[in-house]
Amino acid sequence: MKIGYPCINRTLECKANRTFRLKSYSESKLVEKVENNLNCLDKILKYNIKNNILFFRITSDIVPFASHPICKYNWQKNFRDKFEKIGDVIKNNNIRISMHPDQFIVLNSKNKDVVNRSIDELIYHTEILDLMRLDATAKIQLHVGGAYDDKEKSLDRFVKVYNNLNENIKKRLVIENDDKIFSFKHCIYLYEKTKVPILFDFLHHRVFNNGESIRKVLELQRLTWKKNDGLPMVDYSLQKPNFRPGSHAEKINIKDFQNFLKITYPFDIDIMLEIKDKENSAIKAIELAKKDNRFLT
DNA sequence: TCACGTCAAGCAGAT
DNA sequence: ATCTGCTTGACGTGA
Repeated sequence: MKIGYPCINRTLECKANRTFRLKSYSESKLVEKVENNLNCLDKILKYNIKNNILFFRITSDIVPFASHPICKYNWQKNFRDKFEKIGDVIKNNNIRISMHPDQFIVLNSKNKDVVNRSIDELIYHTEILDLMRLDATAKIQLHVGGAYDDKEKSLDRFVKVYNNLNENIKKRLVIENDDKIFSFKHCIYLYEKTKVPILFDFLHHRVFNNGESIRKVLELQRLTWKKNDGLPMVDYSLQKPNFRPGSHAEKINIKDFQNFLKITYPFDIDIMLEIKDKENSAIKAIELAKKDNRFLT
């Protein structure tokens, strides 16, 4: 079991998601931002290692506009060494990595351009992880997409597009249940058609489910991850009181997390804490897991 | 230095 | 029709 947090560290001064406006695009600006982002990613990883945080989601903003036609710069070649060095830090310290392309990536869109641009984004995410020379345990997590008032057709479109993706993408892509359109059950349907592993989002499931117990979900989920995929990943969050269902809490709630550890026992999973105060909650969660005698490696 | 309008991209649901 | 949220607020112009 590993426990981690996504994208941003609130203790360190630097940010690995610096970007800029398309209007002010220039190659020098791109280079400046990528340099900043990679240096900061390196600092965050070292902070995490010091604090025994061995799971981290890398922001999609590492290389701004990477999949946009405006970008002609060969960042893959020119930053290869830096990517490799960061990859070495990750591998030498046995860190688990994920990425989460944002909401604009819709593989089952009815619009062919959207699908093509989405695939370009997946290629970009894949390139980042490949440049770091990470194995297939480094995952790219994606929601299934839009429903367009006909979920069955949407799911079938997803299957068709997925089957035509190249193996480099497929070996990293996992799908996640969302909080209003495609539940865990829909993900199982897609797994049966495509063998795509399922990343289980605990809060989304609380908001939108088909009555399955957590134990049942974890049993099913485990079957969707092959040995090469590493431990199943689970996103954990907590409802922010008095906000719309699914909104993320500001900080960890000890009782709720202890309960989560209890109901997920004895499944060995890697837990991504989607909580606003990031590394602070991760550090607390790791302490709680240790107290609970969970095996943290 | 700071306020604040705006930012590459899709979709659903609320207002 | 327009706004908001989503994994995450930050950019950058103008005063």
